[in-house]
Amino acid sequence: VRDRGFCGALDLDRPSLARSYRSIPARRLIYKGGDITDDVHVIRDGWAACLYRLPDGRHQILAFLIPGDLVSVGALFKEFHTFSVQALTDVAYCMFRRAELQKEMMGNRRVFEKFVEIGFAEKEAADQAVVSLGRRSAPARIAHLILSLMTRLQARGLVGDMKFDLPLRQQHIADAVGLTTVHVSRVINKFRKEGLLDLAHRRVQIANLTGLQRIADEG
Amino acid sequence: VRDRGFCGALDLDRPSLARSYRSIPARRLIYKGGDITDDVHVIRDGWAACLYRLPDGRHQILAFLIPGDLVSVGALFKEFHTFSVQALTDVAYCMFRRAELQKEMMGNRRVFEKFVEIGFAEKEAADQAVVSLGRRSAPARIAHLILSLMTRLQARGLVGDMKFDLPLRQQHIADAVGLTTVHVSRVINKFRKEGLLDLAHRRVQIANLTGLQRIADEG
DNA sequence: CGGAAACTTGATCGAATTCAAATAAGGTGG
DNA sequence: CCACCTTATTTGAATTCGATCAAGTTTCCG
Repeated sequence: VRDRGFCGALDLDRPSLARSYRSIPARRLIYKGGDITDDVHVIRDGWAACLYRLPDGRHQILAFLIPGDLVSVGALFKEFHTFSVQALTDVAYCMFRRAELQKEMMGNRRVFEKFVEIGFAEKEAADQAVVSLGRRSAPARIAHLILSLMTRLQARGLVGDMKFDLPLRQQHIADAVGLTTVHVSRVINKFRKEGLLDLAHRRVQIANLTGLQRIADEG
Repeated sequence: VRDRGFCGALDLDRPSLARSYRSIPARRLIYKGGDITDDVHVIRDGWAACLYRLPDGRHQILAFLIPGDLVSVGALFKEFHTFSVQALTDVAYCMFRRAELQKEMMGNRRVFEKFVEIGFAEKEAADQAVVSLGRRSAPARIAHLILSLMTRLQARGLVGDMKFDLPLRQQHIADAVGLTTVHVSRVINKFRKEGLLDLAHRRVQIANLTGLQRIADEG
């Protein structure tokens, strides 16, 4: 797999800005909510999630991060976040210094616009999540999530022939769409039985795209 | 009530930038999702909401806009939104031209940082909404909404003695927290009976702040 | 191969929805 | 200011979707 640290969402042409490279095993926190830091993280390989921890131990996943993703443009301007970032698989990532990235951004119109674009994509995704959680049924939420992940993975060339790696536990899906793992399991099995998709061994195969889209939009 | 068109969230010191002033009655759309426009709207008086319309006629409110609020920093860079903006009460608003506001922003460090700050506040609010809708009970969501509105209104000096105007129909609350009006009514009445708040004639009185906060955090 | 984590399945429960009707609040023209 | 009509809110009963509880089963890894 080629290095997506600079060419993914971020698309910088100054790799020398990267301050350090790291790897971290699945489940470990890459960043703990509230901690003050000068670092801006970019995922190079593996999956991670931005998540909010409720006082009682429950979680809500705010975003999934795939290879090439900047953790959040917020990191460019703020020295801490309210959410944590957790590795879902083993993750390779790199870090930039906020100040340097900020200078790069302010001095280069193209980079500036790239960050603006990423920021709005984040806002757009958050708004869509609100719509899903607020007004869509469980099957619709799950279908939506899978389709939106496919779209993002496609943009990174990570989807082939309606198949792609989806290294999420059902717990992660549940924490993203506001359901329990038990119910996620039931819904996915229903999808399977209805011939909509095949999900096994951390891989999905979309078997009936329009069927899935119908469920995503009308539930 | 003094004019908050320039001094509210936006805090520009160049009122001359405003292109035009308008008024619009309750229920009317200020902006229709998908329409292309050069205008950036700022609410001067009254309440409005950013909302997403589902194909089947249901709504999800993404944000409430109170006097002084910019509709969305997204308007500074994009020529359309996916959401609509609807007046919830009679609304007075003004419009800027995107290009002019953008120039003002790029030429003035303070204004730039103000927009960055507003943008992150929007993202933060969206993330909090995701957490609420995904993982909190109906009472917790409603309590959260009311408390967060109070905080925002306080910042604009619109709260006195734990009382403030809340010109929302229960339908608006329902569309914001992902419930039905029937259930919103039941929950609010429970709050009333438990002596947590008093809500009547478009005005709220918080009777037991810590009690409400407890419900907001543990539901 | 063995143990732990993840997933599945069934039974039961409960929060919120739906349906339906009654009451209250607003707004308008007379 | 009142009668009337519309829009909101409240309340009750029945229903449903998804949660919870409790085993099983499968998968994953060392």
